Amino acid sequence: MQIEKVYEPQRFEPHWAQWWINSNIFRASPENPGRVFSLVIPPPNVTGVLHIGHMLEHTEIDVTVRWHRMLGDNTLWLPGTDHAGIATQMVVARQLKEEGVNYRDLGREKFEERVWQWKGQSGDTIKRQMIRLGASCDWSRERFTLDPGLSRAVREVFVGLYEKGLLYRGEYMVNWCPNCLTALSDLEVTHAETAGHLWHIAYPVNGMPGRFLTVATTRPETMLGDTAVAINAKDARYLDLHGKTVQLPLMNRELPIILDDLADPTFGTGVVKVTPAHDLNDFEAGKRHNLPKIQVIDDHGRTTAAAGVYANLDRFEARRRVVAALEASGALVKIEDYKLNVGRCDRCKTVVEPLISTQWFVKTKPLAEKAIAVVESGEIGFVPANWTKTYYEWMYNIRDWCISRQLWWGHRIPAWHCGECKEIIVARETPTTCPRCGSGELKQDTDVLDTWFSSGLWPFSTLGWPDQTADLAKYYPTTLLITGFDILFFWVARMVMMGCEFMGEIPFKTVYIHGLVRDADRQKMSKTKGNVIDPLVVTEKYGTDAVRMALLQGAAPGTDIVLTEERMESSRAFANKIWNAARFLFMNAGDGPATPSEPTIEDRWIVSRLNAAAETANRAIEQYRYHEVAQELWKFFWHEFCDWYLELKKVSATGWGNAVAAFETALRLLHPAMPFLTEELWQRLERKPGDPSSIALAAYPQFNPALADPEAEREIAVVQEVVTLARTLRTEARLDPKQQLQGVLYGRTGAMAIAQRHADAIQKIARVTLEFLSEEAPKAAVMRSTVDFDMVLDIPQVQEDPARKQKEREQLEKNIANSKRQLTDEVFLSKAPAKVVDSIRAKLADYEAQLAKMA
RNA sequence: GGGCGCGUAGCUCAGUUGGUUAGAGCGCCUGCUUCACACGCAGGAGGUCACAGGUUCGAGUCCUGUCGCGCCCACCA
Repeated sequence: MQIEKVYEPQRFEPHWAQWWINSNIFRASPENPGRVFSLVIPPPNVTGVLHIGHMLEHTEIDVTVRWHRMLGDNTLWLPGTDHAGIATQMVVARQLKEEGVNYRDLGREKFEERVWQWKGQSGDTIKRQMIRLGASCDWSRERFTLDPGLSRAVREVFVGLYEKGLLYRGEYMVNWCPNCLTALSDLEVTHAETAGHLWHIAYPVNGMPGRFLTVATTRPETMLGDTAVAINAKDARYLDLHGKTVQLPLMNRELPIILDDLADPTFGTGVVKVTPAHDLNDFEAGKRHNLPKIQVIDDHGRTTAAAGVYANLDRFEARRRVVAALEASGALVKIEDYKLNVGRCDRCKTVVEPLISTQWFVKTKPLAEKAIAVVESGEIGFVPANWTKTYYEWMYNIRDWCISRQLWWGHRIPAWHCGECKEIIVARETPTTCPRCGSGELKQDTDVLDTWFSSGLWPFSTLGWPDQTADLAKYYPTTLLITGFDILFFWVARMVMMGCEFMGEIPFKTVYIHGLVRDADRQKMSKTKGNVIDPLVVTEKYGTDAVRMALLQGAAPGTDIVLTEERMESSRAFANKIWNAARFLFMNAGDGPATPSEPTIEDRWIVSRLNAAAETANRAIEQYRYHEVAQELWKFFWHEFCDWYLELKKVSATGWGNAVAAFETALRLLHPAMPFLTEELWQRLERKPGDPSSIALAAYPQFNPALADPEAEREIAVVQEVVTLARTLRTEARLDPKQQLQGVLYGRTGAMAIAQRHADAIQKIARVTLEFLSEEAPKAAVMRSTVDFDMVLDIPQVQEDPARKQKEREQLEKNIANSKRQLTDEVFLSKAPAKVVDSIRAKLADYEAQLAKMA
């Protein structure tokens, strides 16, 4: 059979990618036999293309999924995408802006049309990319969070929560993005320590000339909306002022002095200005003391009419003016440098403004209780386990979830407002009349839901819920979730809460949390840094299998993945190695099915090694130890199959059918990690009748105790030592001809002992060495012949090197002394396991034998 | 303020319940191309496992502390 000399993945990867899809071999069916293995994809945002982090995630998923499929499990990997409300809306709004169109002018309907258009393209790109990267999903079950079916699930859950009293609408302080013009959940705000100031402002106490209360604030502009100042009831410094009032500088408003724990006597001046409309703590304090709320900053981040002469300014400009005015009036007592945490919008990085507004909230405590219980009971497990703690940490301190967004792209909130009686109707179906007053003047709430509300339902909404479908019955709960830690709270936690509440059952049994892909300098990849690795680019350059392998090698649980060009290059070399092993076999085996013959010792050995590799690979995949999978496959294929088995086969030059059979097994072992290459080569093999059409459906090699062959393992271990010795002899002899040869022969007494049991081999060593020393044989021939057992010569007599021999003897004596000391140590003997003691005994015997031989 | 993690060869990292001689890839040095593969073969150098204590017959692995680095959560103005 002909096979090209160079491995060119680009020539066959696209073909198999498409073939797998066309032949429907990843199509799942609830009717299929086998244990269930189901997994839903963390739906990528439709905002753009897949990055290398997705490829890592999809590679880990794909390895696991393909493995399960090959085990004969009823396997489903359900793909899909997320509408990603705010992110997508921003992308499309930006596009429109480039066209000179303000999206608000376009109107809601037109804008939505535009986003759907974008979604169509982007979603296709993502699907194409995934197919090209070999993801073995069932595309017939592809879902999108805004699909009609999923939207029905969203309504059902929204109404369900409402009916259970777990949903409420109200006027509260929320995080507001003045740029995105929407409320945000706590999770969508990122806090960062920022250099700022603490301004000390003196508020004169009314009726006590000369007496001031000095407040300290990081946001002086909010003073325009102050409605009180607070002191602590335990703070003796100011207690006499309780009941008095102060005069608010600049605004000339009289403010009460209240007693509240809001004021920490140890911080700043111990006096706090209270601005209930612009600070969460102050908002709470305002409720406790019934303070008026004066909004001085609007939803665009500009000062309102209530700010008096400071009205209609950007909030930061307002700050400058207020500070200047305070300074001019002498009210500004002190400015301290101060580090404070500033919250910014996750999406646009604008400083978030706490604002009072009417929003919808999910009451999370009752949901969290269940979500905690299922992890505590072990129904859901995290891998690595330490994420459990992070999960608890968040769940225990959970706060109500603001789910309404003032956006256009998303699930419209299923609530209607009656124009007559102001009744709010929450319903599954669009109502026609108000149930309270009978009016037909109903308008649907204009807000949409937080995108994570719908993705929280993903594990069951994608399977057909609220209908009781066969898929739902078969594949829920899903078996495994593989995702990143960055969405543990956003998504994983919400799925657990929603699944437990609406399915009455966990959404998945295991959550595997993978790391972050970093560049060669361990840096996070980001567009602004320009260090992103584009999966399509590197895939084209090195081959998909090679990139997958490179990712897997770094994917140790709990660690980040460093991906470098070097790693991908060496993985490509590995793929090429496999390719050429195939080429070698095909050249020798000829066409036709691999007919087995009486196994030689190396045949027995490789079967035994394959068996051991299968044991390790299966266990490693089962435990999500992807780096170990990669390492084992690498070690087995390169350093056992190629370096020893094929080399030995060259010597014996028979039984090629056995070699091809072993290779076929090796391909199956490699397939989950390197699907394209293995499919290509497997298809080129002449297979047994009855084999499936694709290697993806073939059986994954399993450990079989009957295949372990200790005798062959021992035998080949000896051969390996002997050959290694022969190689050493050649090398060292070259460096310093006769002397080195002596040194090696006497220095490696252990290897010599083994070699004596293989006289043929050692004689061959001698022959090769002598040939070299006499320079009778061509150099190349000497170097190339590694295990040429058919030549028999006498073992040469060589002279000893006294100095070296002495050194060796001393080392041996030291080793013997150490071993003896341990073996007479009663504590050691009583506590150390037998295998440790035995290995020391064996070693001692070996040392002593060597010493005796030297004498 | 709370939580999690990391510090092992020149570089990037493995090292699952403690077990005797700590590994891989890349890089480096030496030698080798008709005969599967230079995307290759063989050999080699290179580590007081951050530091200090402790537990143990035995510690890279467990405990305590120190130093350095990273990440997450948090309504101290």
